Amino acid sequence: MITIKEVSDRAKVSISTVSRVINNTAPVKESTRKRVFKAMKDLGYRPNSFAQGLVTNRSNNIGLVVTDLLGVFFGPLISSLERALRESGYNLIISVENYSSDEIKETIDMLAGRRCDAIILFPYCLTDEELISLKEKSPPLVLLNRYVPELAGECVIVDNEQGSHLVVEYLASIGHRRIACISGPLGNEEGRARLSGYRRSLENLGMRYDKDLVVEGDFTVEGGYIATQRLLKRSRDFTAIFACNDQMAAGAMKALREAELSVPEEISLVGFDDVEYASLLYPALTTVRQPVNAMGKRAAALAIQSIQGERRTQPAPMFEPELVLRDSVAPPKNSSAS
Amino acid sequence: MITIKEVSDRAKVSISTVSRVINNTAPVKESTRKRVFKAMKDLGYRPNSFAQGLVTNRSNNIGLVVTDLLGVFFGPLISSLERALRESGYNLIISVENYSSDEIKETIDMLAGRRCDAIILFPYCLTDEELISLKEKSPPLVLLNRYVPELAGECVIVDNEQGSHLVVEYLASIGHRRIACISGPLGNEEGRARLSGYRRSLENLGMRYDKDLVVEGDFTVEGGYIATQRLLKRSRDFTAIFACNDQMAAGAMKALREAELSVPEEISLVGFDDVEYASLLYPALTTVRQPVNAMGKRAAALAIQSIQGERRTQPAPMFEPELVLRDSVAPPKNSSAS
DNA sequence: TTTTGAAATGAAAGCGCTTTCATAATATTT
DNA sequence: AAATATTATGAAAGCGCTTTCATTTCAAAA
Repeated sequence: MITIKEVSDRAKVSISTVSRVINNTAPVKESTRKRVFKAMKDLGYRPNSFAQGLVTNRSNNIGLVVTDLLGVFFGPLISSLERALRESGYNLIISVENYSSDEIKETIDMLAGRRCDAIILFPYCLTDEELISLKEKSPPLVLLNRYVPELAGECVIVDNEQGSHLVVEYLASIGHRRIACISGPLGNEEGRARLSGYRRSLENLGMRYDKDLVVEGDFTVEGGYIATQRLLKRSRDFTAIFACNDQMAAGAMKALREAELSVPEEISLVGFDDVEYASLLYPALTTVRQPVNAMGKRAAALAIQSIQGERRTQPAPMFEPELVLRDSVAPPKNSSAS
Repeated sequence: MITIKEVSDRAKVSISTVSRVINNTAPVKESTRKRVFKAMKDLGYRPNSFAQGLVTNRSNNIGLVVTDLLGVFFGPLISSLERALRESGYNLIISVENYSSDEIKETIDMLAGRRCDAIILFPYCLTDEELISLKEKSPPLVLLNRYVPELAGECVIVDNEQGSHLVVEYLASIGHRRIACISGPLGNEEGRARLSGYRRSLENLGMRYDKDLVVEGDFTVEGGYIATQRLLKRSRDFTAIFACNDQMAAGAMKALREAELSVPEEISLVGFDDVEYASLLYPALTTVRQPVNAMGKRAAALAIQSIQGERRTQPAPMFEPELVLRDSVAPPKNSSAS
């Protein structure tokens, strides 16, 4: 391995000077700078990041802790996150399959031991308190898809309530009055927000919130399937189902098909997330899209900012979701748009 | 940050001894070992990985270089890979969006600079020669989904030809005689292997290989859609389509629907990969499943082996794919099983 | 020309660890 | 009990870099 010493020898300067041209940390005469660059190139020199880290105490690594990679939503997010980080000279260390709060803590501890400069976290199953206390002993933390008031400046979230508004208002606008909802798990912030958006939107529009039309799901395909069956058993007087994520919508689609209810003619169906395959379902799923790219970039930016010690004064605004119209929604039968 | 010195002070031993108990690298009296452990725990000590790396020249990081995360196939693979690595004390540094061979090389160079102990690569667009020459100057390399004879010991692949055999034999067994194929890009090893499996299998069964029944696709949904339209324009006397991955199968499904050809009644359709949403398509897609978990584990094992300097004497066997029967295949009309 | 200050460079310390090498403590053999 | 082998420990070097501090070089001012 080529060391700075060999470069300095070849360029006939001291290692200090080489270091200075690498880091651009003090003025160096143009002619020597060139000699040094040439020597580095000739030798194929790469600074030893261990040595650098040892003295600077910075690794240029950022950790990412997620539950799983299966929710297809993660793929694009991680892509844009990693790209943004790389452009700023950071690397992404990823840890998957952190299902319990203990696992998450252990992983964070390990990443901290590896001297990650910051950690980006999908805090699926940690309480607010745990997160706040975590912040003490961990590198700077960025939270994805989770809002904690005390950590507002470090949260990257989409306006889930607003997403539900979009759905309900759209359905109402084309005449739906009885809109069922398969919510996410209510132990989960995202699940709660989407449900409460549904509820408030309904009330805004002067429609009654009927808890017989709501079933708690678990964000899985299977969960959506079962929830739909339960819904159908209870009553059939709804004309649309709002599933709080696309996976559950896919499950709902299957259940509806088995019940021989056609989508969208008899029942309209809307999802949430705009997962990769939303457009491949049949009928193609109308859903709510999150600005995943922008969110990845923001997460990267927040992480880098906090590494540089910038305290955020005000929380960043939430991202706005967007309704994507496809083929799974139609006006209800026996009704005209209002 | 707690250093080894503070631990050694608290435990009343030298730093050498602390180092020895950390790394278990020489016998230490049981009583002192306990004292040291206690001191470490009391202080919440974490060895500084920079310092360790500086002297051992090992980072315990393994790099992963992929093209994109969109092909849903990657999610589960990365999950199992990361888990296996973590269990052995390694971390995964991931780099996405390496579309060109230059980007890949640059990324590998960077990971090497970061002193990754090994690199796992989906070498989408590198030639065999490039890969071989890469091997010289890079950390140990493991190739995923790519077979290079000279690097046979470091390749983790599924038997793509065999996957195609499975498909063709199954279709033939229920009576199909005219089986169209939407191949992957032929510039790509995977694409070629799957096509050649199709061809050889046809010939084995005494069925003619008809190039009018073959269209080159590009592994995308859109590509599958277009390919199917071309196929339909050419002739309609085939009774089944074998799409060489699930994304193209999804595109084919759409094109068939638009052409008002029902799947599987009029045309049977088979994919390849068993992507997360294969079962969510309508009809649920019959496809070939790769043992993704096992492949992730093997990649991890190979990487670790090569870090430890074990030269593999014989190439690991290919993984066997498996046919997953769902609803997109039926016997052809006007024909009975042979 | 001499003086002065800024710019350019080098010497050396130190980051926190592992690892020889030397020494001290203990166990085993004679 | 003395001699020897074995085990347990410590001192110190060194990994490759950044960074302070001191020194040299050079250009501008006197």
